[in-house]
Amino acid sequence: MKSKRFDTCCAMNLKQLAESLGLSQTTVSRALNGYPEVSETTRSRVLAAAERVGYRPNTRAKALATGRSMMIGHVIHQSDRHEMLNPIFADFIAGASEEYSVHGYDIILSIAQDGDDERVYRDMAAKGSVDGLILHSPKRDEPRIPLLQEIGLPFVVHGRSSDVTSTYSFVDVDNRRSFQRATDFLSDLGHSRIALINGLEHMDFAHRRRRGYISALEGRGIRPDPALMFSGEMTEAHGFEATRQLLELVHPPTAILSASPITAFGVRRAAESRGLTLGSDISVITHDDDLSYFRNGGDAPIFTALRSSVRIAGRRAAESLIDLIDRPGEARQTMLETDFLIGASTGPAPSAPRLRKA
Amino acid sequence: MKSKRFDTCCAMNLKQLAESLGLSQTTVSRALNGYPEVSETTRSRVLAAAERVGYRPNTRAKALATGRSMMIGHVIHQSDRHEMLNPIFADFIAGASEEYSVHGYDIILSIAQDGDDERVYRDMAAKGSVDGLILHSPKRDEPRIPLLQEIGLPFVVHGRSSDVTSTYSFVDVDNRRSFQRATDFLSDLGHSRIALINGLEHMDFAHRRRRGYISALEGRGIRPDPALMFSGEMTEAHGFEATRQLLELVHPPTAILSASPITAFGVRRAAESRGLTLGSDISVITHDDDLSYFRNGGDAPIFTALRSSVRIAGRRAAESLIDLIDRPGEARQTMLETDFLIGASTGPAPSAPRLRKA
DNA sequence: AGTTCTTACCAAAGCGCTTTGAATGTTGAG
DNA sequence: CTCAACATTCAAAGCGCTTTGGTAAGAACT
Repeated sequence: MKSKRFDTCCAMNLKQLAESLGLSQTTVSRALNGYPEVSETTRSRVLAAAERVGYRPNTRAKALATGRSMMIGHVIHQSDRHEMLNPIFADFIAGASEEYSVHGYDIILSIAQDGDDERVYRDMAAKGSVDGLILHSPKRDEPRIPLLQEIGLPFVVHGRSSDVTSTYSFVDVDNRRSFQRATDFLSDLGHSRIALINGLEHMDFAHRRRRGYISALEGRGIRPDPALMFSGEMTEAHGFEATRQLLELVHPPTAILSASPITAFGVRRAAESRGLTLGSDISVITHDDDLSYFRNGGDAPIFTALRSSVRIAGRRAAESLIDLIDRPGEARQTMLETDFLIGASTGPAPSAPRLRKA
Repeated sequence: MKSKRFDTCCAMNLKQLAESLGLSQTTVSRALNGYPEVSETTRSRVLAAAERVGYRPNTRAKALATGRSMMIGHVIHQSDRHEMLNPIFADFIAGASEEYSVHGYDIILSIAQDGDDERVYRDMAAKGSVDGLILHSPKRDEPRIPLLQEIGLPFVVHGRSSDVTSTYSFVDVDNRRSFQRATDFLSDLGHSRIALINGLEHMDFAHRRRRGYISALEGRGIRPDPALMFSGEMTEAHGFEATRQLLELVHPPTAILSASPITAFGVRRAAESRGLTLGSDISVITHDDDLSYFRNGGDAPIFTALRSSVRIAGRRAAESLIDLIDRPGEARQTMLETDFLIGASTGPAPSAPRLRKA
């Protein structure tokens, strides 16, 4: 079997291109890659010919020769097929990809099943399939961080990991401050019973949000009430169910902090099904990752929201990673600001909470 | 610069492994790849040693030598940064990935900007970076299909393209029949003014759904009313706005068909803000891709829905593609069934539509 | 005893590229 | 006119793997 399964020669290769020009491979390669030791006349001849025949160097060969794969790995974890697949991911990738493409990188996507984690990362390193990677959805104590440091592959974390003490590169939003601010805002409006419908709190971002919420309450001398704190997957159903339970309390909250716009839709549904109006009977603030397919209204936001674009986070993470690959060294750490958008879903605390109207 | 930017030798390579065993590269390679011309004793020695040192063949080298990259390309298109990034994608990929990993394939993800399409595909082919690819979100007349056929790269379409006459591989849901069935179901319940809040109709799936809707109406002798047909991005806001307009009609619909659960949430919000109850005052059926992060209720679905798991579609597409790469030949075409789940959002047409209650 | 088959291994070529080190022709200084 | 310096170009080695086309040793058959 002299010719491989496929004739690999469908597209012209360097050797053929060189022959067709009566030049050596060396010269053609140098001309294409912008090395100085090529005369300008030859270079333009080469470039023209390459353009004409649509020559693209074979990535695998190039990667093998240079030792760089020009690939970035994105590993997304999936505990089991019933747990939600992070919807954040699509937007993050879109942002990162803009940056990658400028620098000639491509994305390798890998879905790790539970327990598979370590193997996936070690394999990527050993097989040399990526030059660096992005670590998504860090937990409070994220074992993948020391793992990657040991392996020695450049990486940037989207988020942080509170219980990891070593220094690493990350791009994160100041979730703590953001939720503290939102809680303060509600307090200033006279709310004192403020509920939190959080994401899963083993995730670092959710843990930080809760800390922000609690420290704001404590700053006002309010004792956090466990009955007002929920934690779960950020689904519409979870927002609905938590709110339903909250509204059945003897002392229901007058304000709710929601971790995601999807959850917030559930909150609204529960509130409205009780005949409550958002912004007057009950106030709602949500975190909003500014997902492209789930916009919080148009120009006038439906929800008062802490907005931080995941897409921009993706781009910044990509920048840091590429920089880290090119110039290894100290960690690149980026904190992103959240915008605080005042929408129609918040207002002063009602003097006499109007509940169980229905 | 004799040693490349990075010492590539962090992980052991075949040569070193062979030396350490006192064997030739050939034998070790054969032992690892399960060729018969190796004695069982040697093979087990080799496997043990490989396991011990954590040997993983370098993908790039292997790809170069075999002519197969063991990569599948997923190109997702993005017209501009304001258009929504397909949320379907995450689930589809999760399904496909399960199949890929069994066969040793990895995913290369590429986001094509507008106008960039052709270049992205041609580049992938010329650079030899993938063995095949999945075509997402086909339009009614999808130019990428003839393009890929011309390029000669194996591909499977997720969906179909009505205006393309050539034969190609695909995995699709019978959208037409599905929406026809839903419309018939509503008719049987006595509804005659049935609205459609569809996706963007240059997308093939949306176009097919509309055809199903229309042919059901015509089968009942009902003339389709343009005032009852909406088309747009499948956002919550679109569902809300369309429903708001529908409910202001002189002859408002008594039932609504929605293209996505996200849209359906908007429909519900608009209906409920008018004081209408789903299932009694107005019926709603939605298509549901069974996205993991957006479940339609738990055991008892909120919406009556046409459910078809995108994740399963992903897996089937992956199967077809791998099969197509291994044994090129006639097209692999798969039609998936939708489940029709009866939820609480549908009921008999109200005899005297109860509208403008508020 | 010689011949053929098998079995178990190996050296070397090749995948398409980059990069080293050397060779050629051209120019300028001595 | 010679020699060094420079500008261009090239042949060949090497990246880590697979695969071809062997060889050597023993078993099996004449």
